[in-house]
Amino acid sequence: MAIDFTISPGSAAPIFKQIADQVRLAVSAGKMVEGEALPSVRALAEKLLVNPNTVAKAYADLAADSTIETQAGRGVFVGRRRQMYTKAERHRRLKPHLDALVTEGLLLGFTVEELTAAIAARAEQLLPQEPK
Amino acid sequence: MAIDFTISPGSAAPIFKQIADQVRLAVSAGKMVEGEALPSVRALAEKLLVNPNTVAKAYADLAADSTIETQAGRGVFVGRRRQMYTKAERHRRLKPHLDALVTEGLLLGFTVEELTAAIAARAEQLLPQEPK
Amino acid sequence: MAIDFTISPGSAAPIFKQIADQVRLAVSAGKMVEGEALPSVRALAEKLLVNPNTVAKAYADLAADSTIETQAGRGVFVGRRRQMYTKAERHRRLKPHLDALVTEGLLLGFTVEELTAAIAARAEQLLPQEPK
Amino acid sequence: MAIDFTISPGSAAPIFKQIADQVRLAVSAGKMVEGEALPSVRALAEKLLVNPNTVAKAYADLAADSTIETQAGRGVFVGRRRQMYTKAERHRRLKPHLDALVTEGLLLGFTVEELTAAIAARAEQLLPQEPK
DNA sequence: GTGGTCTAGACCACA
DNA sequence: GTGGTCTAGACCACC
Repeated sequence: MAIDFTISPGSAAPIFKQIADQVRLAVSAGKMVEGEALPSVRALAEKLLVNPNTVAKAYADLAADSTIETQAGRGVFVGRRRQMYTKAERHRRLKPHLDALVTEGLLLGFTVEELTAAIAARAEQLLPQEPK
Repeated sequence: MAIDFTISPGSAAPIFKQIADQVRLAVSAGKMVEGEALPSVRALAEKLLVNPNTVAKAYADLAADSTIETQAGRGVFVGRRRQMYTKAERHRRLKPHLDALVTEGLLLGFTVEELTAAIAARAEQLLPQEPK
Repeated sequence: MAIDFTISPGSAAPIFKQIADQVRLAVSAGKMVEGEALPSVRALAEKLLVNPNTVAKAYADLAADSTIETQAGRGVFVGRRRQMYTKAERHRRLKPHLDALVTEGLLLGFTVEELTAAIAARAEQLLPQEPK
Repeated sequence: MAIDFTISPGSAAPIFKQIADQVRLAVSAGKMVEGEALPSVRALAEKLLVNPNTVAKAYADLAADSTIETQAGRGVFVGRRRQMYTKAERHRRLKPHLDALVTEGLLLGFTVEELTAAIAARAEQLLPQEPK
């Protein structure tokens, strides 16, 4: 299934990260599977009305953590999902997001229980079919 | 009660935001009350070994949402007004962090249970004494 | 110890990779240690007579695998060396270099013994003081 | 003896080079001898499921260093000349791959013994019967 | 057609 | 001052 890419130019997140995160979301949710093709750099740039370099940067970001694989002259494809990091590294990579959610959540007045419930709810929403 | 400010220069969050959020959290947790004085810009800058401009920016950020009030020549004090967000607004502000944590966590191979446990553990660190 | 950066514009390897690999070589050999500062993007670009974006790309490449850590507004520093990849992933990352060396080596007429000897010799040269 | 060509589209090496190197290795290993015929461009392209232009480029690459000779209208044959490099030249060409493997290997945490063992194992795969 | 590299130059956030 | 982002446009290798 193809992604319906959208960007919000006024957002705090940079455009290339918005694009990359939409791909990560789709892969994480199982909407895109291994080997599936992504739109070409130029095609996506044209659709989103951004510079091709910006899309290329998003794809480079995704290739850096093996979410996708680029084959020069052929295109861009979803990579194989694999456990590539050690346990310590996985926690280290999760921590910034954990910190951001907890500090923002507490500042907004959410309780710990509300936050954990929100996590569980969002995860259920993303993984209704429990992909392996 | 004064805040025991700490910053981590290697963190993803900019230093001025780390400072500002510690004040916001202390105020919303009741550790600091209306009218209480905060350290002066240069005193805090000296303690944290950061540029005074950075502390000034943190205070400006806090003054912008009325968490503190700067009284020229007298100092900086905790303000009266507490911003209240609607339920929808609170969730809208939380969502990007929620999505980032869940998608990144699932891609890293964490289970939903591990994520919720991590949230609870991190929140305990920030709110050790379960304030009301 | 600072690196004496040099680039060869006519080389097959792209400029940003030449820069990044010199840093990797220096870190791998223990010539640069954790926390040590690298030249600023602009300074290095001026020295090498290349576009600052090219140096920035080299630094982004190094930051992607945690060889360095960039702190916006402060500079670029050598990161902590750590075992971040699983055993399978480490082999997967080594394989392209392994394949390139073996195929090129055999095509050039080297024997397997000569290749292994060359590896051992080069490693000795890089690690005379056996850093931990 | 004909070559059993295989390509891996996901590899770092471009496809045309994978094809050319298999021919070079077969010739230098004595599996193919002077005057022996190679498959036609379109036959090989069909077998490997690649674009005929890609095979043509591989053959052009091989013809450029006289590994093969294309006789218009008759076909493609293993050439007479063998390029000989001086000792210095052979080492000069090997060095970049040697450096890449050693620095990357050491950064990934491999020992020198592991690297030499990996070299030997990989070479065995490419040269199973230890040709003279 | 595809992606990859590089330059030039602008603007922004952070310290 | 620092690094980060984005645009515009060029050139190249590969398929």
